[in-house]
Amino acid sequence: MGAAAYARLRDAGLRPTRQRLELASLLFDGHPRGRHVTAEMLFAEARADGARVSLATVYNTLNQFTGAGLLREVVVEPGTSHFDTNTGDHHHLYFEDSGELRDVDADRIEIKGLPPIPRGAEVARVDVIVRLRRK
Amino acid sequence: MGAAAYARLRDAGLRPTRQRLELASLLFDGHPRGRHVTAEMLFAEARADGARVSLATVYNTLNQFTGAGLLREVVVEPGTSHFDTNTGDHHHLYFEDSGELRDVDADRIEIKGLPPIPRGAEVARVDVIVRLRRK
DNA sequence: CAATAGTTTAGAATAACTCTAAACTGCTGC
DNA sequence: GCAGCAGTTTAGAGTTATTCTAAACTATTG
Ligand SMILES: [Mn+2]
Ligand SMILES: [Mn+2]
Ligand SMILES: [Zn+2]
Ligand SMILES: [Zn+2]
Repeated sequence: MGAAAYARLRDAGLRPTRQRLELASLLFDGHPRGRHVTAEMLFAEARADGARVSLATVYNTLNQFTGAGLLREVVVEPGTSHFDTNTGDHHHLYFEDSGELRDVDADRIEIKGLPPIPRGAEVARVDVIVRLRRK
Repeated sequence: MGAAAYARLRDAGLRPTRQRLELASLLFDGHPRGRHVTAEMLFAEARADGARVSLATVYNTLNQFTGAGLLREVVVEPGTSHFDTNTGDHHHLYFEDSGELRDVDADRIEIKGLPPIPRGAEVARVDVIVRLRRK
């Protein structure tokens, strides 16, 4: 069950501890389409799953995974970070009412007319967020 | 000096108090190109200007101005909201190192390939954020 | 299996706000 | 002009998301 998680941590150079394995498993196993979670969401899920993990470790782990390129952080609202298991180039639909994030593949999208990048700077990433509300 | 600020508050249906006039003045007067401020930034600026305002009022005022359409809120990093005096349709360049936000006019930009809007939802706004780092 | 570097964790600390309730002030009407 | 009141301000307490601390634990290596 945790074989994929184990390999993932190894490849990322992260020591495969019980907590990291559990969290990686929850995040990645059986979720081919990618997930978007907050620290609290993942913490609740881990607890519900019977895992013994602290909230501090969930935060630490999410940040470490992000640093290692296993996750990416998406900021759509003040006050809470969302972590995204889809690290490929993509954008988001954000449902303001429910807080749901849905992926939009980047190569279906074309952005024209972006200004020239200032000298000495480079593009780290381009985020497109389509904010939706109930009609 | 505060005539423009006075009219602006009046038109927005906000009672022109000393604090609101001062903050509106700092935000809008002599800044035709628009500004991006955090609550702490505006608070410091007001204090430096000799204004007697509390931080709570700065927050209240920024939220009220936003509600009234005089400002808009931009979220680029977890933990802090930026308020934007440019309420027109536009996007942003975000310098990750310095935290600076720079406007990108929306009608210079064209976004193609956005997915269909789900039934029952409507687009509240589309945010494009080009994140830049030092090369 | 010992040694140790890396990890986890409870609880304290911080940062960015928001709330409360009391004091104050911009309008309105007289 | 001023009373009266709704709307506003504010100090300080409270909240929430997140990070820090430093002590206890564990994966890895020899
Ligand atoms: Mn972070
Ligand atoms: Mn707000
Ligand atoms: Zn995503
Ligand atoms: Zn702007």
